Amino acid sequence: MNRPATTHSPTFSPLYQQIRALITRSLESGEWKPGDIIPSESDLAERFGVSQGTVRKAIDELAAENLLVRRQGKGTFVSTHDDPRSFFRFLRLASNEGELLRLQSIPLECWRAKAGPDVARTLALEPGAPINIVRRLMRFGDEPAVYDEIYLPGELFPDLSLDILNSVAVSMYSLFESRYSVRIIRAEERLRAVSADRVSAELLQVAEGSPLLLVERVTYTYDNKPVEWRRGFYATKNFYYHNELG
Amino acid sequence: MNRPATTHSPTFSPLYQQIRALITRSLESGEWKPGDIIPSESDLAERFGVSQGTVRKAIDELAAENLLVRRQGKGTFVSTHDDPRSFFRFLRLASNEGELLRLQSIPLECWRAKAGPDVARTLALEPGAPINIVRRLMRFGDEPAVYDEIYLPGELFPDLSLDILNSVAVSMYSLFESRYSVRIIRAEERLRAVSADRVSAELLQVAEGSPLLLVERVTYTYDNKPVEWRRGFYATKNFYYHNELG
DNA sequence: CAGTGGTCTAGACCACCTC
DNA sequence: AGGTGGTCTAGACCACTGA
Repeated sequence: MNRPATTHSPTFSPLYQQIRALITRSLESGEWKPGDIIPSESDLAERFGVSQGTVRKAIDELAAENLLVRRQGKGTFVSTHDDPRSFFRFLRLASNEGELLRLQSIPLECWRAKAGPDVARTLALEPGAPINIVRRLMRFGDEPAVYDEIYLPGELFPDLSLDILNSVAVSMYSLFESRYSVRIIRAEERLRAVSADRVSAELLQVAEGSPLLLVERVTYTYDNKPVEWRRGFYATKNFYYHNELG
Repeated sequence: MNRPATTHSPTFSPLYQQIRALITRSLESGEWKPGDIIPSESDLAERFGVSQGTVRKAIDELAAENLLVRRQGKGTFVSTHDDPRSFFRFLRLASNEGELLRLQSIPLECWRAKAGPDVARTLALEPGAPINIVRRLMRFGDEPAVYDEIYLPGELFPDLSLDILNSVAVSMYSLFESRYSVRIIRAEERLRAVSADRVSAELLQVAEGSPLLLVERVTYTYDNKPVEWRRGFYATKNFYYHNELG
């Protein structure tokens, strides 16, 4: 292990950050897959030639970013979107009464297209590159709640189809990670209020022109690479978008 | 310093959590005020009779929650809402073009009232308890962006008035902390899309009935005590509400 | 220069889990 | 009993700041 440059170096980076980068690389390369246990802290310390405390600090940061999950007495695991706990991290929807909600994803359409200028820019693709477009409805306890239009790079999801989407019990992101080895890390959202057009009004069973919450999301994998652009129309009569400010 | 109960104790709490609680108490009691520097890690270690590393871990957590701010070479400081960096933590608004925005808060009205059932429940007050109601407009670069209706416990803000609100250069929360010793720690928001009523339409210069983003916020101080209920109507034609999912 | 936070180590011990 | 993460310590040294 290279020691950090030690005196007046303009590129000083602490040891634990270097370890952190090495662990991230192993995650990225698939050496450890979602759900897997990774080597113990002392094993990693030996492997990298540093003390256990230094490895610990690197893992601390990766756990804070939800890339890893620690479980005392058991070990440290690569986090996965199969875990229902990690599911509501990316769906900040709750019902007015705070009830537990039975959630249902209903894929409507899935087809192949070429990236227009907007999609190309957002997903960092060449204009005209192949993309997948998915239309989907989400119901919460038999009530339509969200209508999504989803744009995905064709290269990353070569054989995506309605059948495959229908086979998914849990979230789309767990499909991405298990079938396509695309690990969703983080997302940025832009929220606006808009008027329902004819299509979304019909799907969400509201009057045309009634207010909808538009959630535009860009989702990223490692290295801040965008892998999804999503426009979600939320019917917020009986639901709301929940956020915490700290 | 009491050592943590050590064997099979159901109430086990690590030392650094106890230290953290002690530091929090000193913040709460006003021993160290917003903007103040707190004693150095080694001073605190001596004062509490623990090692410097244990104090460090306690401060780590408080810094992660934005209660404290570390500055290498200088010391550790109590965070304050005067700091413009901490300002956009509680205003997740950005413009479509991503420009820097000149921001202006225009208080419209401020009066004293009695808590109705909704306000009383939200702010954990007795129904009929005195409250302050504030109406306010926010402009971003000469364009109206947000109309706020704000409900505050009368007991905490006894002499709040339009004059006092107008004297504030920065955020209301820095007024709360400097004049009323009420420190805003965190907030929960519920977002919905609604139709503009006559009042908000006029203030925000949009057509009556056009979609607005309604942001309902409950703000908390220490011990999860609610101190503010706010309904913000956001005109999202040229702005959006920004959120990061991690 | 002295003082602060930041990094790194080595070692001891504890809490939790599984076998 | 043995392995894992979690806590705590004591000490050394580094990076950054301001006088």
